Amino acid sequence: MRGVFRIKSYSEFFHQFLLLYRPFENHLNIQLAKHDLYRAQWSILFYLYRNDSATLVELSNYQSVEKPTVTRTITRLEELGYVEQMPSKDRREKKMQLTLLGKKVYEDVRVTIDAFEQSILQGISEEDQLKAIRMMGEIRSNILEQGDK
Amino acid sequence: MRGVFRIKSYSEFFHQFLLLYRPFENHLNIQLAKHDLYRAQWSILFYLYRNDSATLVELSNYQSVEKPTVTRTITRLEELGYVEQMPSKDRREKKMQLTLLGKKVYEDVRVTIDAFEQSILQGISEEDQLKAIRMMGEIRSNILEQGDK
DNA sequence: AGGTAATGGTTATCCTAGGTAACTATATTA
DNA sequence: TAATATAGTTACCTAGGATAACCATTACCT
Repeated sequence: MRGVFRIKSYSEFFHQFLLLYRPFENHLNIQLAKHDLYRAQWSILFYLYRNDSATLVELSNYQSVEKPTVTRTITRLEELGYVEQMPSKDRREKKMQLTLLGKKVYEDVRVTIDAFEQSILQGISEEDQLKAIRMMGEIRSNILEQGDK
Repeated sequence: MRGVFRIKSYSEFFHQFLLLYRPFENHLNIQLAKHDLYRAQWSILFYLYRNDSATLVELSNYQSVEKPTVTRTITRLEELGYVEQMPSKDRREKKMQLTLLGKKVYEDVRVTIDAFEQSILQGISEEDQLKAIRMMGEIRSNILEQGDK
């Protein structure tokens, strides 16, 4: 008897994961819409704010997204005046950084997003949050390793 | 000094969450492609296998997706012969269930997905998995409550 | 009971954000 | 120096979301 009717935790894990993703993305986009931004754009602002600069390939690898997708999002952010190209030795690559405006906007939006994220983490202890952060990082590594590329 | 340069755990939490989503979805779709399925279809098979039957509105609420999206996916699954309508008192609603073929396919795919999910959860204890499952459920509730609907 | 509300579903049309294939320009390497 | 690898772009396609407007049926309210 034992085990037969128990729901397997690994399958339940990803079930919950998918079930959380959509409402999270929906509500994140509602917050971002207040600043005329979308998730894909926000992710890049986030990365550039933290890392100061990045090439398109770097962004592509980091976000597990193909280069043309990055090109498009970066083009849009350039049009908005939030990012700009900086000089680089290697003339093939396009090294991007936030403009002053881009930094300002990021910090602005950050306030909105902080409030949102804090509110929906109500009732989850910081210890648990840190544990989950570590887990998600590990799983990501597992996936990236096994898929080779 | 303290706190000023520390990365806030709530913002890191969702950063990792987004960073995990894309590679997970990519690799999930690779597994599903072996059976000519997509994530959206798989999610519905999953729900119907577990709950025996569901109306389109039920699926729509459950997955936090609008009705037309569900209509489209269900139509495709009907064409594939994996789901069928069952009689219902309320003649407005379309109550769906898995066909025999649908059940068979689900169980087949389940084997593939089990292996995949287990492999990428390497190194995460079952206790931690259960903790994360609980957390994700809570966050989801928080989001759904605050957004009213 | 009859008129109005609400609910379940569909159709048409749009958009985000991803993908592939094929290409150019520049660097690297054999 | 020729061949190869890398960074990025362009053109085009797709999954899977969204909205708006609609029809059919049911529930509700005087």
